[in-house]
Amino acid sequence: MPTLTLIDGSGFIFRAYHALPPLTTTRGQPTNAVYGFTTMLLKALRERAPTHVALVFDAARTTFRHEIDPGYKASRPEAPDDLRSQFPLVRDVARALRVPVIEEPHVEADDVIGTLACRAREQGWDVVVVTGDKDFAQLVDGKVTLYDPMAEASGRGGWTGPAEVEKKLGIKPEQVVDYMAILGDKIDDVPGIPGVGEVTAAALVKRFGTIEAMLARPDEIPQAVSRGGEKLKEKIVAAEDRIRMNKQLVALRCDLALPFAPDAFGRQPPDDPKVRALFSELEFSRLLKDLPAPPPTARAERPEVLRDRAALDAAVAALRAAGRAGIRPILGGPAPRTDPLVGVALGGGGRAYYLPLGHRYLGAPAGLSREEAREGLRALVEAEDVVKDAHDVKAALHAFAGLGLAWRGPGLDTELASRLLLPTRREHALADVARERISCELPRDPSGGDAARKSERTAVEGVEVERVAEWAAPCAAVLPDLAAVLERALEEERLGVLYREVERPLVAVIFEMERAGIAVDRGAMEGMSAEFGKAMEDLEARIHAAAGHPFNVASTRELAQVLFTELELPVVKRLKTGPSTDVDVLEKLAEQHPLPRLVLEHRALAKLKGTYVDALPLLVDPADGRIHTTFHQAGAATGRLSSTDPNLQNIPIRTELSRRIRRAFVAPEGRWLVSADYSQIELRILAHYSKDPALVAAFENREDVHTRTAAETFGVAPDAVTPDMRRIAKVLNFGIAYGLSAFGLSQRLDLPASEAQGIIDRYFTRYAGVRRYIEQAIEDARKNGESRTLYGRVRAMPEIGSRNPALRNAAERTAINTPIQGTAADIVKVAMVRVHEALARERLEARLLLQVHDELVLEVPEREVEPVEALVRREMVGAAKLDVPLEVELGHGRSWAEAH
DNA sequence: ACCGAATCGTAC
DNA sequence: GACGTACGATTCGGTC
Repeated sequence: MPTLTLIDGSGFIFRAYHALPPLTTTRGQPTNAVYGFTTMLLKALRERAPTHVALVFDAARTTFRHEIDPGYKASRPEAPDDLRSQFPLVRDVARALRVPVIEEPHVEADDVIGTLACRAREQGWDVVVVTGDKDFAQLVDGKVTLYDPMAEASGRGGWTGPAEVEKKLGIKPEQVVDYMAILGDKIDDVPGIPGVGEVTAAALVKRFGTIEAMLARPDEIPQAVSRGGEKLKEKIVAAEDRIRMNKQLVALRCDLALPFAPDAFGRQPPDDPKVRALFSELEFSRLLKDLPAPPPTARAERPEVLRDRAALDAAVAALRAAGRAGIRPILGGPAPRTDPLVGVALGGGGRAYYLPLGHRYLGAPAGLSREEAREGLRALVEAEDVVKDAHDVKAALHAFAGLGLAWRGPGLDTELASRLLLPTRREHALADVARERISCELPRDPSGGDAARKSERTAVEGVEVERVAEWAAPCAAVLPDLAAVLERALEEERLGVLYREVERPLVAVIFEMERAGIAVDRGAMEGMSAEFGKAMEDLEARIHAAAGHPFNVASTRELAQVLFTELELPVVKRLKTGPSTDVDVLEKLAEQHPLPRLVLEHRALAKLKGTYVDALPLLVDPADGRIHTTFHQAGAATGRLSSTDPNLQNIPIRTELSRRIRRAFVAPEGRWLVSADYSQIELRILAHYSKDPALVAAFENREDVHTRTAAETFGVAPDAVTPDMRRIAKVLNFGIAYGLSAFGLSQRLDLPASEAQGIIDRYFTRYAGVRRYIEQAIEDARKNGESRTLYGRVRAMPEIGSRNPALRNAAERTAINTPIQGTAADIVKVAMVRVHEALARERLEARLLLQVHDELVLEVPEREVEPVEALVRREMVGAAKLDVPLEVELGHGRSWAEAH
């Protein structure tokens, strides 16, 4: 006969939370409740090895019991934040252990358990109810027993059968409901009768059997007890209605119409890799130790070194036959686009190969020529019919492009997948991902150090070829297994569509952009460098004169010494290590002394010279005179790209001086730069999410959104909006989506805090939909422990339930911003893929060069400027269908500055 | 010489 | 503590 274990999940979460001292991970996530819950769950699953199991959570806010008695559970406080933040983690644990979870709306978990227990019992099953709540004693009989792992752990007996009920309560299980109707239940706000305790209640139930019998023959009440019987009779008669009501409240329902039966809950083995990953994330080191040992990995016994064409062809044939291969290019340095491909690791299906490629390994005999390697690898790398997995497909595209091969075909980018799953984590080295997802310990990098952890791309020249093979080949060999696990994880996290439809197609687009690079006018840069340097020298001399002595203007400490100690200017803002000298501070001090203004000018020049003018020419590729940035496709936690070496997403634009730098980004002869940027994309997304009528109307009517906001906020007609009002509205519009506070607004606008508060209040009165969006975004994040974008991109929000107000507030602002910024990132990514595809489809030579969050920059042959602008507008506008239209501003010019 | 924290400043 | 997401330069104090 099957056995069914029913677990009172909510009950255990609360008990664990209150029973255990505060516990947190090193990152500050509270874990005491989820830890206690997990130990309980593991114990319960071990105890009887049930054939069926279900974990039942309370999902209902109000139930029929509240209709009977509004006071029912009325005094139960809301769960504190540091408990609530653990709810999603508990679900993660259940998911990883593959324990079915039931959360039925409108009914209490207790009744779900009652109903399932009764049904299973009717079918002749044995049932164990895992709970610490004595209410469930009413279910106990020969088939149904209660089990409390926490009681057992503390030495008290954990099992409750009919005999234990009688022993503990002095009554039979079938009398428990009537007993509790008289006794009441403090925890659930079911009132008892004053002066009536366990002994009296048990005596009454023993004599009468039921409350109905007792209330029918009240005169017999005094005979049931030894003393004070008349008083008791009066009290009971007076409380008759209450007692009858109590019986309805405490009786568990066994007759719910549930959309499932006990046999829906067949036990499944835990998802061990997932459990391991989750426990290590939660830092459950003790529980980790008790987990079954990880299965032997797919590590091939001895990697085969491919030393000739025949061996390579045989390996490729074997992998083609296996249908799925892992490929790991081994590079001579950290830059996939330019550093030479020095070897290729291949593997899958228990095989592992290493192909050394024409470089100097220690003692290596001459291997294949690059041409032989290219021709041999073509049947794998360019094959559309072989699934090929790689950790960082874009790097593989660069690496094989350098060899003359175009990577094609299906397969998972395990790094990209891992980043989508854990977008706030910065490092996703293959060794770490493999360890977490498939418990596979990859060999260490042959260079000896932990370079593999850091970049996984390390110089292997001078190392014996066998040692490189021993390290590299297993990395390729695990990829298909890792990919399969990650594909499942993507589906489970509902990220499959985002990955397949947006992120994976984008890899090739970004690869092309990086390969294309952008032309820069080096002469202009060098000219600026000299000019700015001269101006800085000049300013420096004047600053030293104003200070009365020379000092390092670039050193904030020395500057602070001059400003606040020597010149005795007032300290405006303090930092951890001393007074601040940032731009706001210096602006204020400039009112009192000439020196701060000079420092501001010096800093502006130093910034431009140091960060851009001098740095950019160093990154020009001598091969083509162009700068090739690296885009990180999942560089930001919100899904935005980031750009490094150099960062081309923060090239200055605001001041006249800084625009000169954009003028040095140019198109070669016969070509133009086209810039296309989404107009107000984040505000449009806010309009879409919030459905706020005023915000939606502003975009539908193509109004100036800042003017409209000013008119609404200050209660004037749009044509009565002053420049000052519009300026404030602009700050509001930009700040709202970031969780702007009155303090922030007052700082930004240099207004009294009370005035800023008034403005914010008026804004939210006029834009009530926006306020609702903000509240909803926070509430959703709290409930789910995560935020999602319109396309389902997810970001965990562990600190949203923190007790630390600073952490919690910061998390709430993130919860407001992430869906907006992230949805904008999604849309721009879709647009990039569409533009790229449309250009190819229409056989245009124009190519994408840059993405700057809401802007795309293309290089376009002169004759294509018009059609490309039309194409880009069409594809960007059509990238998403929101409740408000998307608009795109276009421009072209010989330089990036002109294109704007 | 190298590393990391702190501060500052650029973009969207 | 106060407006989200990045990257990077410089200084400065620590280590080797």
